[in-house]
Amino acid sequence: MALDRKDLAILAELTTNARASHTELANKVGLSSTALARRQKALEDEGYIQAYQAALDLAQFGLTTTVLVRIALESQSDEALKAFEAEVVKCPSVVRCFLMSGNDDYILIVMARDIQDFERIHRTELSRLPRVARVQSSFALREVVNRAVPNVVFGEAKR
Amino acid sequence: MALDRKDLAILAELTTNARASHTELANKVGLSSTALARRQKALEDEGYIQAYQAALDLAQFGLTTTVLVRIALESQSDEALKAFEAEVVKCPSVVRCFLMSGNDDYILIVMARDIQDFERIHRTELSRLPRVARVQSSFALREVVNRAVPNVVFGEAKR
DNA sequence: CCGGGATGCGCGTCGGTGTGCCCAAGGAAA
DNA sequence: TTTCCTTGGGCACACCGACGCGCATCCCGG
Repeated sequence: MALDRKDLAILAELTTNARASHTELANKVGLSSTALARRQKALEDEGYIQAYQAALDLAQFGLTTTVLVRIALESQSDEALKAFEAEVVKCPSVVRCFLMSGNDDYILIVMARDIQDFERIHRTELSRLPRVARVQSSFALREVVNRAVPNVVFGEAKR
Repeated sequence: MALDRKDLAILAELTTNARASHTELANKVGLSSTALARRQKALEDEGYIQAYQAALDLAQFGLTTTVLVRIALESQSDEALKAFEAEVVKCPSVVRCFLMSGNDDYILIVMARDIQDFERIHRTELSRLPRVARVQSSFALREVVNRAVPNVVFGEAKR
């Protein structure tokens, strides 16, 4: 299935207002509500839209500090990777974890209240991860860009 | 304002089904629809809920490759930072950009179709950024964890 | 000329939403 | 202890709008 400009406009709008009604969306895209309903349903059925989710303001929960953690394991054996990953998914402060190429084996993104809180996280969550050889943390001073979807997806539609 | 367990349950549910109706949510949380409507509106008004947004499946758009890019500038002057940031926000393949402490000045997360596509992005987007001294790219082999909200937020509610 | 795909219009039904009101629980003051 | 007040919850209702259907139309490609 190929997406035309209107499909992309629908997706762009839904990434902002997931609760918009059919008529509301139809006006913005330039379709009738029924045509829009069909397209939206098709986008859902074919998996372009994974879910509709509320975006929480983490700052309201005191989570103002983002930390990037680079982790190297003692061994890259399949067993070591599995053991590490099984535990890292349980860490409640971890929001993302990538298995990486290059020197570092894993890169985590961790949310903390502040630096002191990260010390606690480091002690109670990160240091308990198995098979870890080295942990290196960098603090994010500021977030310059934060998009759920790269603009390249909407490329043609923005015009 | 303090959030009790039911507020957290509402947020946890909305993080999954942003389009759930009042009655639907009320049943899951254990409230009447009117009580739930009040709480949900309060959560919105006080900024706990920033927005309702559709989550797109980037793999459906061919964006299966995640790249972490570490960038050091020639200078850390305020002017250099501003110049760099003004351009990086325009890069359509960049989804996140942090100003970092430590050796690297910025860390970007870039979405690409594949490695060849990243070469193109490197050429047409990244290499055109101003004041850049060094660019170092690492490919994500796999995404182990990807949460919008750290589980620590819902801590007590999960019981 | 014709047929498939997509669009737009109109309509009826259904469900959500918001309001008003009453009730229960908890805390404070007398 | 009693009384008052506040806070939050539930119930009922009515309104409004969304949703999904059927059908006619249009555009394009064959």
